[in-house]
Amino acid sequence: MVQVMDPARVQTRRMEILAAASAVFRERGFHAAGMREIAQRMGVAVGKLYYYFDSKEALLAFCQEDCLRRLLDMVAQAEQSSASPALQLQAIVRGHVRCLNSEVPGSLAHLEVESLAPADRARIMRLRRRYERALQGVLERGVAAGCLRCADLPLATRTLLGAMNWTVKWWRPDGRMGLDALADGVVEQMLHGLAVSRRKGAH
Amino acid sequence: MVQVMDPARVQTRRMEILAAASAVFRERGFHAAGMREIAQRMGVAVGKLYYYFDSKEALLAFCQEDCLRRLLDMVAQAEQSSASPALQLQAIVRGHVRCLNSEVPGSLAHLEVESLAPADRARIMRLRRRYERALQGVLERGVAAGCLRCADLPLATRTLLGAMNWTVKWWRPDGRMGLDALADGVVEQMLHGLAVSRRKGAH
DNA sequence: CCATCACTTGAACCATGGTTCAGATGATAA
DNA sequence: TTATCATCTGAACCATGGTTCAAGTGATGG
Repeated sequence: MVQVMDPARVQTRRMEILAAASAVFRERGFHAAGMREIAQRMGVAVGKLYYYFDSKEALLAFCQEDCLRRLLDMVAQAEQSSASPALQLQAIVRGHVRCLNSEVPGSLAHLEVESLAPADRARIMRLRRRYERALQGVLERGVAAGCLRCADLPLATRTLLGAMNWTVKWWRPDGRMGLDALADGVVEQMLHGLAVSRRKGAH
Repeated sequence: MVQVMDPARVQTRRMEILAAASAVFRERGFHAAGMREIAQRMGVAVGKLYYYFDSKEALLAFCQEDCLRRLLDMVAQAEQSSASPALQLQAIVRGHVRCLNSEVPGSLAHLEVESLAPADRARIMRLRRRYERALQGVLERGVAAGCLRCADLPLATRTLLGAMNWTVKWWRPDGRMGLDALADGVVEQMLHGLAVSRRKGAH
């Protein structure tokens, strides 16, 4: 062994590739993105990508996994804070839209699950469910604490997820509002709703 | 002219193709869907698809356009009813999730805009914006009428759109809830929110 | 009948783009 | 200096799948 197979160095290379891939995936969409284009963006040859990843699908899987772990870390951190559930929710929504929309590697990960190889899909879906459950747990504790209410917890979770995930389809960095303002607006709407009248069955 | 080029017949054929294409697009996603598979689903040859459509992209464009026109009709109908804005909103959400999730042709249209040919994209985007504006108009009139409130109209519209569009990612016909129940749940949450406490700046 | 033409067929064509691999590079230990 | 091995290169390979088109079918008007 003349040269070390430094795992840290490998990890670094993988993250660099991830960053470029993530950017191209975001701009072109997964299918339209080409391996050549990702390589070109980094100023390297295509072969390098295949030295660190088995396939394009593996690259996508790594991309999604990284993002989901980031999200899970974020929600865990929010959970263990002493803030009220409503404030925890705000922190989570901020973290979520930032994670999906910022330039950092791993964004856009949620979408495009269909394109994953079956082998990876199971693992990703498990992480995804874990994140959704965590999110639902925050709502649930809010209800238990008496400061939130909702008739259908899973539905509420998915509605929230939809609102957050959809932002990647329209939000642009050069738009009129920043990510935090966006997140705060979503939270405000989600918490207090659009109706002026008192809610009907407020038992 | 020995045989008539019956426009109605042509339209029928196009709609039949649309139905099959829409189904396959939904199951596999646009890129993974193959023209051969669409043809096979109908029990015809691939060539037939190209007799009625210029390309796969044109097929997608037709698919999206059909769905958007359906949505626009639906929202127009809701608008000219004498129901309260809140009830109009309910009707629209019901119509929207039904349109996106039911088996009828044209569903799943909103997503995959990236895959459109530039020529079609402009037309589709125009329809899309028109629909979003119509939706926003309903909210706006609700605010004007004093039964709705919202700090950021465009943001509210997009949040709602996100919640509705996201349903195609998780709702399944064999699940526990029907489409109308789903829609009603979304409306309830959107109108009255998740918070128990009085809203803060309720001027 | 026959000619015409809308409509349909499906095998063949071909561009795209993911993937491979034989060879170059260069750092390190001996 | 030299051998070795991780790392990287990029041209070539090849499967996939959108697209074409020459030929078939059958209804219709003459």
